[in-house]
Amino acid sequence: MARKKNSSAETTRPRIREAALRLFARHGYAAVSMRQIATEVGVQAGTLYLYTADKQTLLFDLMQAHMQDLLAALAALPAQDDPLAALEQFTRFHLRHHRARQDAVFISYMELRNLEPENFERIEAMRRAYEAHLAGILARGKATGTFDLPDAKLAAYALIAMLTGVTTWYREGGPLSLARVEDIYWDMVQKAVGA
Amino acid sequence: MARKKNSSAETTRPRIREAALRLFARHGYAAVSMRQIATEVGVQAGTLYLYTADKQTLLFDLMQAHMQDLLAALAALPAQDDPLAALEQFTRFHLRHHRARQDAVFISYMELRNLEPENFERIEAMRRAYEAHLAGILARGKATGTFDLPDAKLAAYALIAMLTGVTTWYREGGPLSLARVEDIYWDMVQKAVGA
DNA sequence: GTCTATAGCGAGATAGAC
DNA sequence: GTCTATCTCGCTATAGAC
Repeated sequence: MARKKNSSAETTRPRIREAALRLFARHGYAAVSMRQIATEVGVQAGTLYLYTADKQTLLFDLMQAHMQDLLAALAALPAQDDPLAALEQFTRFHLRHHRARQDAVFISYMELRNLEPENFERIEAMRRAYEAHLAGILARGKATGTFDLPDAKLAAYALIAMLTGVTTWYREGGPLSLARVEDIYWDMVQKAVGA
Repeated sequence: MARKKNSSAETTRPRIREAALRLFARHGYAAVSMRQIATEVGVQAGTLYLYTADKQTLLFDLMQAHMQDLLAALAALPAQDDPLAALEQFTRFHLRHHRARQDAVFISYMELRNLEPENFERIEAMRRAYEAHLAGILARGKATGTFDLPDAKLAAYALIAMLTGVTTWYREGGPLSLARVEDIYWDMVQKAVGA
């Protein structure tokens, strides 16, 4: 008897994605059951399969959406001829974007190993494209003498790791404002590349 | 009395730890079954419980051993009065130590969320002690004017994230030797703190 | 579109033979 | 010290009612 009428499929889909994102980030993909996700959304476990083929596809869709979002936001930034300006723009963009999406960032790094090979390759390719963008800025700056660094690609890895690390310790309401954190990181980035 | 022990018992314990470390790092704690670990070792699942109380304890023991190993190795380094020398020593030590223990490093960061609260606190305390060591070097260097940085604690977070990142991309047999990678990172670290 | 119910499986952990 | 056998539980995914 008593089944929920009047529920909107329009809102159930995003609610499933939000619940899965939060739970996967908090406990890990393998540790979260479809039942937990359903409970969080307020539906029965079987209902989830109206919206996703299976658990793996749900994970992949979350990661793919995150990476597409990231690359689209990067592409939407205004072009910068000056390597130093481009690096500052990238630094601040990366910090802001990642900080605002801690759960998705965490999952997209952490759950790579839980993707089936084909899905893994597709996500990895997008991640490489993002890294290549920064490496390109650094290589240009190195060529023009704006930067002084031994290896542009390695520096790109190092800087991205440094910047992404902010998601592991920064908490809203702490002693430092996000703007201040941005300035401090930009100061270190700038120096690290010998600008 | 001194009844002679079965010879394989001496080797089974470390073999369990090695198998668990490798499998947890590769697939994640929650995704690995006790049966898989047992198969890897070449024993039956029930045999594992001769060596560990349960799966959670096995994870905690691996992480605790890793952190104790890290702190002991850090404490064994020769004292350095000069902040710059201390920073270089720390940088090279961190890279070498983490690079040689990729699986344990990965687990100790990734599986924190799968620890029960009490176990989590104990591991976190050791991680904070390690961070505090670097923050101390930076604060001393800032006080003496050797370094130019806005925030020693934040810089410690940033540098550790940057250095630990090497474990995600460095592969033996790649184009760069570990010594070369060390030199490149040390170059960036040095510049980043305004030395 | 969501529910109840369940099939089918594999998990963690334990008991007792050898 | 290790094995076989098993208990009990919770999981993913599906079927069919409403």
